Amino acid sequence: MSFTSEHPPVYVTVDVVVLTVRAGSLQALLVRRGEEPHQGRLALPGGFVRPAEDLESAASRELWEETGLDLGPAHLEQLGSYGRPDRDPRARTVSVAYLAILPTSAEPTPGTDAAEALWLPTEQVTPGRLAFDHEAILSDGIERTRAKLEYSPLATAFCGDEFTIADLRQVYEIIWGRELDASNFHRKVSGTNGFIVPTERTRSQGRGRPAQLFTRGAAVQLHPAILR
Amino acid sequence: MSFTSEHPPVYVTVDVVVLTVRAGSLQALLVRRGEEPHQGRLALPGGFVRPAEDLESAASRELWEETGLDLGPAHLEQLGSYGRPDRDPRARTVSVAYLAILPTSAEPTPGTDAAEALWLPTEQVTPGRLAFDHEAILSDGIERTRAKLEYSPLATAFCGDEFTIADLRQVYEIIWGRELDASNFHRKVSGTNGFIVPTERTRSQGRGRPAQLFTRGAAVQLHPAILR
DNA sequence: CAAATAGTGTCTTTCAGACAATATTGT
DNA sequence: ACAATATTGTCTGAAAGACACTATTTG
Repeated sequence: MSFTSEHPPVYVTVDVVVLTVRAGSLQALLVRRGEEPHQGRLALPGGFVRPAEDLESAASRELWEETGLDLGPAHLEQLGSYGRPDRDPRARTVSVAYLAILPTSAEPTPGTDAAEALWLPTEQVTPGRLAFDHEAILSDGIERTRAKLEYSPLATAFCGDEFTIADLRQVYEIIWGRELDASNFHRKVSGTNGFIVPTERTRSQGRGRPAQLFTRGAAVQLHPAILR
Repeated sequence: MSFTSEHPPVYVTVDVVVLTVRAGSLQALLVRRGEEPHQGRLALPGGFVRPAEDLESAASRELWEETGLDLGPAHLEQLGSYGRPDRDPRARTVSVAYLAILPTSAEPTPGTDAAEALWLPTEQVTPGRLAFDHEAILSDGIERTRAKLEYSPLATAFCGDEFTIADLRQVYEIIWGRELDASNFHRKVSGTNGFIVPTERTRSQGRGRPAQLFTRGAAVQLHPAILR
């Protein structure tokens, strides 16, 4: 390959699908666009990759700049790249999309590049509501999340540092959109090596027996998996 | 986001990890580079994305131009993007990598951009033998393939249109690097709905009972999975 | 005590793995 | 007949799903 005028350069951006579980629904972090095209529409946080910057660093930086949210040790993985020639009317752009998971407590604050930053329940993302091809990117992020709950400990990334098995079950129920048997879920989760680590502490939900608190285990893959 | 000189453009390429099973090993399709940098080293087939071209089309086109292999209906999926700022000494490049699977019969012929095109057993890909970061990309492609054999019918993409259960088992054994019990494999594969479809025909391996021939089924996910 | 939530036990079915047994071919 | 490969059957253990039951708290 050669770098000649035969090969015009391309604008490369990163966009981040940030998901959390709150108020009983799966919610996505979105910003309101302050510029054309799609001014006033909602979009995924994201922006241009800088010359000497890694893709993952760019995703983390743009998220912080636009929403004030610091990923820190939170889950961040590459989702895929989106490069349909007509995806941006201004120029040829390729967007490298990332998927991030945050616990319920994270609160965005609008940044410099965006007029507004908010959590929106994913079921309220209707066709045409998001700018560019961000609806497809978000869908892919949600589908990836659904699949990874089965064989990875990703669900713990939606919880705080300490969580109950009921907290974890609610994450699965909301993301998979169906109820799970509490007793079978308890047995499976506590029997999967390295998934969760018991602490000495408990948490009371008001009435009812207090639940034991757990922290994330070291496992990267779940054996056996928590099948959908 | 805005298109100003603050956002220098980037060169976007596609690289393709093409895998096949032949001569008892998992082999990758590689081309010998005719130009600097890394002249004479082996590399993944790939090249620049054209202005009005989809990423997937670019992958398919570059593969054909450099190796003469036509993917046609063969398996092709996006693997991920690689954009470390120092991955190409000439300029900032981001490569969108694809994973393709071909049956044993495919034979490459060197194309215009490459001096040579060949199948190389993946165990012969030693550190430093490939150009750029292609070794990491290849590793990711192999790991993706290993994982997808479990829950998708990807293994059939390594076989011809008609194949025996022993053919399919050999694909699993070679890619996973361990032997599988032939009788249990037979029961699982033929019991997984939509994985393989029996034909009326059989094939004889010389001595021994002839094996029934099958074609690919319509399933996209395997239920139950063929666990590693 | 009643209600509510957490957690355990039991039973049935499905499936994986080990391995025996049968089927069908070439030599 | 014998060797080789394909295919089916049998047994055991792990794990899933349904659901009864026990445990521990608040009102």
